[in-house]
Parts: sequence; C-alpha cells; structure tokens
Amino acid sequence: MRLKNFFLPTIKEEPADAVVISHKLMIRAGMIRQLTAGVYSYLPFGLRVFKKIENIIREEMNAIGGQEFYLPALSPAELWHETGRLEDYGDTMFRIKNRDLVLAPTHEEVFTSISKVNLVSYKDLPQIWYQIQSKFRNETRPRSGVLRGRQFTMKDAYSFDSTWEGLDESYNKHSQAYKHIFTRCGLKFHIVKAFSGAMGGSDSEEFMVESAAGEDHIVITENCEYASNIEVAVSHSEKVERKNSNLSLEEIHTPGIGTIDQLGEFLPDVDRTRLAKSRVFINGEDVILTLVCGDDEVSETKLQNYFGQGIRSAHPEELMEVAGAEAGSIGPVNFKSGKVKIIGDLRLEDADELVSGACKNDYHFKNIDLKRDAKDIEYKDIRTVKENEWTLDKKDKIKIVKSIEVGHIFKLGTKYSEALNSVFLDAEGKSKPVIMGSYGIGVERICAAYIEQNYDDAGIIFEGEITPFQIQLICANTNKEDVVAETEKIYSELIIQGYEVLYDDRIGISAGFKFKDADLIGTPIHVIIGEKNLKNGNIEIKHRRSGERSIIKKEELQGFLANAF
RNA sequence: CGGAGCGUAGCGUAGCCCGGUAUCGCGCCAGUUUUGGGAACUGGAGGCCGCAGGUUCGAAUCCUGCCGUUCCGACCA
Repeated sequence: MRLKNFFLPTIKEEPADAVVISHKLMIRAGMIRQLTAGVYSYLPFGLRVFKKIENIIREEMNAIGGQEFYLPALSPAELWHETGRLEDYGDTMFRIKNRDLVLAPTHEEVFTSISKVNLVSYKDLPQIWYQIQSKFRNETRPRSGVLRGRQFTMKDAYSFDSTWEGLDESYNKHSQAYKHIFTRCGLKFHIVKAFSGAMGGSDSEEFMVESAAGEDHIVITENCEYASNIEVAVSHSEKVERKNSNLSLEEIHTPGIGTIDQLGEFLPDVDRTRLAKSRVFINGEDVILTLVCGDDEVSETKLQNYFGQGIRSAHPEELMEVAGAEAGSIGPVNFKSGKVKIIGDLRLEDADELVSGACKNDYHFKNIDLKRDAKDIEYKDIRTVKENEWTLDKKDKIKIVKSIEVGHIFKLGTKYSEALNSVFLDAEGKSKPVIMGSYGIGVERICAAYIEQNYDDAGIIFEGEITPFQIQLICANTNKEDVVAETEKIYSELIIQGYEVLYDDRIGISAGFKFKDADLIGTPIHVIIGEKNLKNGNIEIKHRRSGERSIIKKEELQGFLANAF
C-alpha cells in the first residue's frame, strides 16, 4: 500500500477527550474517530486491524465446527418479551420509536428462534452457530474509547446440545478456541471464574487482559492456580473467635455515628472484625439482612448467586419501614420486620461480643451473641475478598488487578430454549429443551487491550498476526531521484515476496516526519532507504519494539526479513 | 441516574471573574529555501465563540433554559 493512496490521518497532539492510552493512540494513529458518545467510525487503518482479528476468530471458530451466520440487528420486541429480557434489559436496550422493534444487544433469542424451527431431533444436534456482527447497548455511561461503546462488534456463538455432557464438550471446545484466538492476537490473558447468573451450577469463565484501563477487578495468584473475577472470588479468611463470655446485651448511645469508620473511632478498644456491618436487601417480597465483619464488604454478586438477579439494595425510605432505623443503625437484633432473613458471612459464624446497630437511630448494641440474640441466621460466604489474603488451600496469596474482559463463555442450559420452546425429540421420542451455551468476544476490545499492553512514548507497537502492515518502507530523501527509484524497486520486490508493506512515498515530507508516523502507527519493521547508506549499497532497518537499528547490505534484505517474520 | 468539569477555525487552546470589532500553536493553501527524528521564512484562507431566550446602546464574556461531551460514582452480560 502506498501511503499517498492510503487515508491515514495521524495526529500529533493528544485528543482532549481521550483519557486511556488505547483510546488516545487509536485516534492519533488514524484508526478511529468518534461520532457521538460511545459510537465510533472505523477508518481504513483501524478496520484493517479489526478485520485481522475477525479473521483469526473466524478461523478458530471454524476449526471447532462453528458455522458462520449473519443475523439482523433489528428484531421484534415481542421476541424479547417472551424471554423476559425486554423487561430485564430495560433502558440498556435501544428501542425503535416508530416500529415495534429493538436493536439487539446480544442474540440468544434470535438464534433460538431458528433452532426452535430447525433443530427438532437429537440427530440435528450438536450445533455451533456464530456470527461477527454489530451489537447495540444503550450504556448509560460509555467510556474509554471502544472499550465500552454503545455500538460495537461482537463475535457471538451459541451451542445447541442434546445432553449436558454435550454442553460440557461444546463449552470446552470454545474454551480451547478462545485460548488460541487470544494467543494469536498477541494478548497476555487470564481465564477467570465468573458470575454464572441466576441458574446455579452453570459454569462461566471470562478471558481477562490485565490493564489499568480495565473496568473489572480480578483475583490472581503467583502460581496461577487460582483466578477469579472478584465478584465471586473466595479466599481463606479467619473466623471471628467465639469467646463464650456470655456478657449481656447492652444498648449504647452512638449519636451521629453512621459508618463503620466512625464506630471504630467511637469504640477504639473493640476489634474491627467485631463491628458487624449490616446491609438490607430486597428480593421481591423478601427482606434480607446481611452481616459481615466491619473490615469486609458484602459481595452483591454472591448474593445474586444465592437469591437470583432480582435482589437489590433497599432504598433509604424502605429501611425505616422494614428495619426501623436508618442505614447506620441497623443490626440483627430488634429488626422491625419479623419476616427478615438474616445471612451472616462465614467469618461471623456463631460469633459473640459483636457490636452492631440496634435498629433504633443513634443506638448500637454491644455484646451481641449471634447464637443467643439472633434467630435463624444462615451462614454463607458473602464477603468480597481482599488483596494479600491466602487462597482457600493456603498455598498462595491473592493479588487483585484491573482487567479488560475480552471474552466470556457461559453454559446457559435451557433458559432460552424453555422460554421460546425450542425442543427436540430424543431417541426415545421424548420432547426435551435444547441445552445451550453462549460465547462472546469483543472485537474492538481485543484491539484496545492489545494496545494497552503494547505501546511506548512514540506510539503503538504492533507485532504478530494482527499487525496491519508488516513493513513500513520509508524513502528518506525524496529529492534524490536515484534514492526514490531504488525505494520503488525495493517496494515492488517486497510486494512480490508477499509482504504487507506500507510504503511512505510522500514527496517533500521530511524524513523525521515519516519516522514519527511509522513509530506512531507501530509497524514492526521499518526499512529505511537513505542517500548516504545507499551510496555504500546499504539500507537501514529499524525494529519498532526494541528501537534497534541495523545497517545491512541491500542484498541481505530478503534474508533479513525472512528471518524476522 | 447522582456529582463534577468542559463546549471558541480540522486539532489543541487563550480570552470569560472585570461586557466594547476573537488569541496563540499545529494543520491547510501559495511562493521561496530546505530534506535523517513532527523544517524555516513570507503571504493567505478558514469562526452563527454549542443552541435558544433574556439583560444591555453593545454579549464569547452577565442571567435563564436546553443540548452535546468527558471524568468520578451508581447501574450493567
């Protein structure tokens, strides 16, 4: 490709609205332009990278027997109502105003509507169907460039099986394919346990790229034996010791104390872990009170795992009604609503000498003995793990890092096939719902995550399969006809040899300008043809990542490149 | 959705408090000189100062409303 014929609007200055590295560089390198919040135009250079990523995905999906589809983004609202997701998604789904259609944020419903009619016998199964297509999500707050957009490209795949063992197999195939895909894309990633939704027992894993720009927090260890999204991570944590002192319950006046920090200052002699922190959740008609140690936080995702995704934090006005006090003064004793269900964290199992809210504003109780003073507590792991805690097997300490979710694989089960009545007849002639899995990859996120991991002060550093161009050919002295002629000749040769070359054939632009552009857009090898070197039959090679330059004989170029790629 | 910031030429910005013909850099066009790390000089083009209303002799500047956008948080497969 000749740069004169290639639209590559590079920018020297940092765009004012971009904050994360990948966003800045994708704009500066002429890959994308923002149209409106969370919506980006892909320019030729950016598209080239996205297409390379898509092709890797396509190859690996085909390799596990995936069949490519292309479904519409527009779909009837009715279809989403049938699975309840029209309501679940709410505002996150774009709805068409002048027709009863929605813009699909994912495609379980549409694929299932096809399986329903066409996968009717166990002989039709298994199937793996996928597509690479635009998704629309009305994110309340798009951010970080293409990392969270309102329109983005997703590879979404769905497996259809007749048995649960078959689902396991389909799931494992995807797991393998994903490892290949992200490795080929040059990403360093972690596979972590993830939130599996309301259906207990379903497996779910996320493919995470460590990055400061990420929105997720994951838990990893030095030996990599344990990895989990922090939402569902578990660790070894010491139980609060039971003292059996049998001290009697005592009400204490705590005016204006609403947080655990304030309570800790007010009662400096009480161990922080014994200040039991209460939070109230509403799950349909049920009221749930959670109790964790004062130095812990409750994990709402874990609660969702136990009680379903409908569970939510109680509103302030509800607190007075059900608990009889405001947020800072709620506890397990004297809770107003009789039908409250108390869930204590495992650390607090049968603990005593605790301090917690008295369910009366500005009062706390001390010497709470959960065994004695609170009835029917159920103990579960509901806390969020913390940095440096031991893993359950105590072999390693955990680290918490931010990361970008680039892929997610998920055993769906029969949620959608049941809702939409996609059933097949098994060998005995019995009708059964198809067993499904769903598997997603964010195409632009791969690109952004790659850049987050591969850049320096000068710009992007591309390498490997997703590299848009392998070689940038630079004529350093365009005012010298023989230098230009020689560069042209080398360009033709490189093309014949099958390299993807970006030839900076712009006339009258200083060499320095071309070098800066080449560094910014990150081409791995720069071949520089300059007057001085050429006189001696030499050309210069620059390796983008290391910055290393070498002078070689013209004739050595072919061998050098064969070695480099 | 709550909080904060920003909106001036293609990009990055000054001016706004304290109202009086819109600043600078990059980029762009023409010419000359340059040509190995974002060249120099000269000349030029380019602006409903986000939109609407108000105050005023006069508004980029003050007031009101709206829109857009970014960040923090909440939410979110």
